[in-house]
Amino acid sequence: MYTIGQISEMFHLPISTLRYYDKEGLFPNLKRESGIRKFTDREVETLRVIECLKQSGLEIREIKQFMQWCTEGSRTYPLRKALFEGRKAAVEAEIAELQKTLALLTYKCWYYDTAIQDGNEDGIRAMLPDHLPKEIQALYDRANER
Amino acid sequence: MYTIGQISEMFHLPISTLRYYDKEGLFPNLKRESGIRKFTDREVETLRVIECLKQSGLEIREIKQFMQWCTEGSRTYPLRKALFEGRKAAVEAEIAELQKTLALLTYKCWYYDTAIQDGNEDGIRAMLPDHLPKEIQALYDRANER
DNA sequence: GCTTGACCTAAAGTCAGCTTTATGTGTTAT
DNA sequence: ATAACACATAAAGCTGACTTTAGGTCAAGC
Repeated sequence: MYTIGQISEMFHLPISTLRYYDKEGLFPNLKRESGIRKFTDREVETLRVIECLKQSGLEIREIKQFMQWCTEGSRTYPLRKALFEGRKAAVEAEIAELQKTLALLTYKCWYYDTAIQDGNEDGIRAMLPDHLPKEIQALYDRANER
Repeated sequence: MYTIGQISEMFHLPISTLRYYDKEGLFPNLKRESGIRKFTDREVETLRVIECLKQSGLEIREIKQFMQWCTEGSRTYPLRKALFEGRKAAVEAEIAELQKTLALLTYKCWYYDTAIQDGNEDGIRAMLPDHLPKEIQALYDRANER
């Protein structure tokens, strides 16, 4: 069993955030002893899932909904599974987006590297939009894909 | 040359957002003809960079700062390069985080798949925390890494 | 016995990033 | 000429996710 302070350190989350999560109903099983929250390994696990779902782009009220389902037994298994499938697809899409972002960032790093060496952007501009060095061209095209 | 409406369609961004970006100084070269904004290919390119930097986690005011640097000639090349290097590192870190999130999501998909088949979570609980099927164990461990 | 520190609540405040509202201008179609 | 459109502004409003504030309880150490 853990106090809110211990959980705060464990997850590097402010105490106020944990209380806010509790207020929002994200810990449906959280018990108290004379008013004081008692976190168990179950809440530690819950918090891991909260962080995961948050990172996946889910809103607090949707996470609450999921936690609610978890208290409703086996008939909500399909709902819960569908939620995770959906989040999985969303995160895969997000990663794909970020790879494209990364291509443009990498291109821009080369761009300014070159500009610093040349003292200006003229040489690069002369190569745009499709006579860049092979590797760089690939990044540039990938970033401007749609 | 494009009107704000054309740019809005091109980027699937509301007109209000484009006006907001302009108000925030994100288009330092944007010209007007009798009050009406005239977007050129330069602004199209700027908008691509805005979207990229936004996806990388940069705030509007930092993007504005970057756009300011772009108007200040070659002496800001090093600043601009450092910005992109930093954003590149941030996006790489973000992708790594999302891969971990993805591992937990994939694990949870298996979890509910199994729970649906079994009609309960007992079988899975008996395997936790380190007697899961090999592939699944790898996902689980990866997700709970720190 | 009194201060310190960790816990508690309810309610108000903050912040970024838009979005909406209210109002107005200028060109094009009927 | 009048309605419909696409543009414009300034200012207020919205949303989600916290965070801060103001006030209180309770156990432990000096």
